[in-house]
Amino acid sequence: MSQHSPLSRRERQIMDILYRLEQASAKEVMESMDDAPGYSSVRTLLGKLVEKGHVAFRESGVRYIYHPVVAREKASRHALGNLVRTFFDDSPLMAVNSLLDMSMENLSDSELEELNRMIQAKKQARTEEQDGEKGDE
Amino acid sequence: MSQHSPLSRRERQIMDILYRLEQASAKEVMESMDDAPGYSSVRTLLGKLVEKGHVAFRESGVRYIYHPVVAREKASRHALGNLVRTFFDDSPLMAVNSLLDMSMENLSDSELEELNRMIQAKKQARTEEQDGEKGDE
DNA sequence: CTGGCAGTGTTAAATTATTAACACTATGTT
DNA sequence: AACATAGTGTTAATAATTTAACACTGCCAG
Repeated sequence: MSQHSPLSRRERQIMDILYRLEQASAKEVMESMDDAPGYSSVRTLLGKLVEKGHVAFRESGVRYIYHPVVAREKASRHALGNLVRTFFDDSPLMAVNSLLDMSMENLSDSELEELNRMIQAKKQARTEEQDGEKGDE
Repeated sequence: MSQHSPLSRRERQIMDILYRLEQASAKEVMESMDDAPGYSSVRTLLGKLVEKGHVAFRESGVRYIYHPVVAREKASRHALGNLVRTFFDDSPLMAVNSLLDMSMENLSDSELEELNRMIQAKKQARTEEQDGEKGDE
């Protein structure tokens, strides 16, 4: 019951927009597509996504605001996992490496240092966690 | 001339397999799909991908070995970029964070330390690079 | 109160994608 | 030589996607 059905191109495009914007009305979705079809078509797609359980909406006054059903973070992990599997031989570190390479220009020294601290913290947390367990492996 | 045409689901599936395996014969591609269609269909798809310029092949003796036209690394950067844009507000650091979180269990301390060293090295390299150039952006 | 916007549901037509059959070629093995 | 394997090209039927029209509802602003 995990994965409903494979998304078509348009459906995926709309899901991406919803993840990017977190939420959006049909009109906003349409405006976020550079090759948008008509309003009616966007609504049909949105309706299909709701039917399939990928998208939900809440009423905000008179209009409907759509949002993904699966939380952004969960979806992002899934997507990252796939990507690592496809392009990085299942090695997250290689992915991190690539990610850093492609964004070095936009990262400040202090951000990099913070990243180092982050890694230390994670290492620490992990060690403490294993402390309370058997040395399984 | 950058993007040819949007890939269909099957086409994307095959591209992913080719990136994962680096290269493969039609038969290997077929065997890598858990919901594979017939051999004939796989070849048709492969042919379409060749036509569209996404895939090329070389002859290895009697058989053809297919491989993606765009190098794995380049494609991976593209995919990472999209993912970061969609799920991490364009912040590579957030993506790195998530990547580390989801794989902490599988990373050894020494790997993490190596990552730290890697970051230092990158920082260093970046600094030196800017050193030798004019502030020409 | 009337027009327009934003929504609903249904339906249909056109386009793409998917699958695969058929006929044929070349090579390496038994 | 004959067969199996792996390729080629063409063609076609089916399935899915995509687009959008049509009819109708409710609300808000002018």
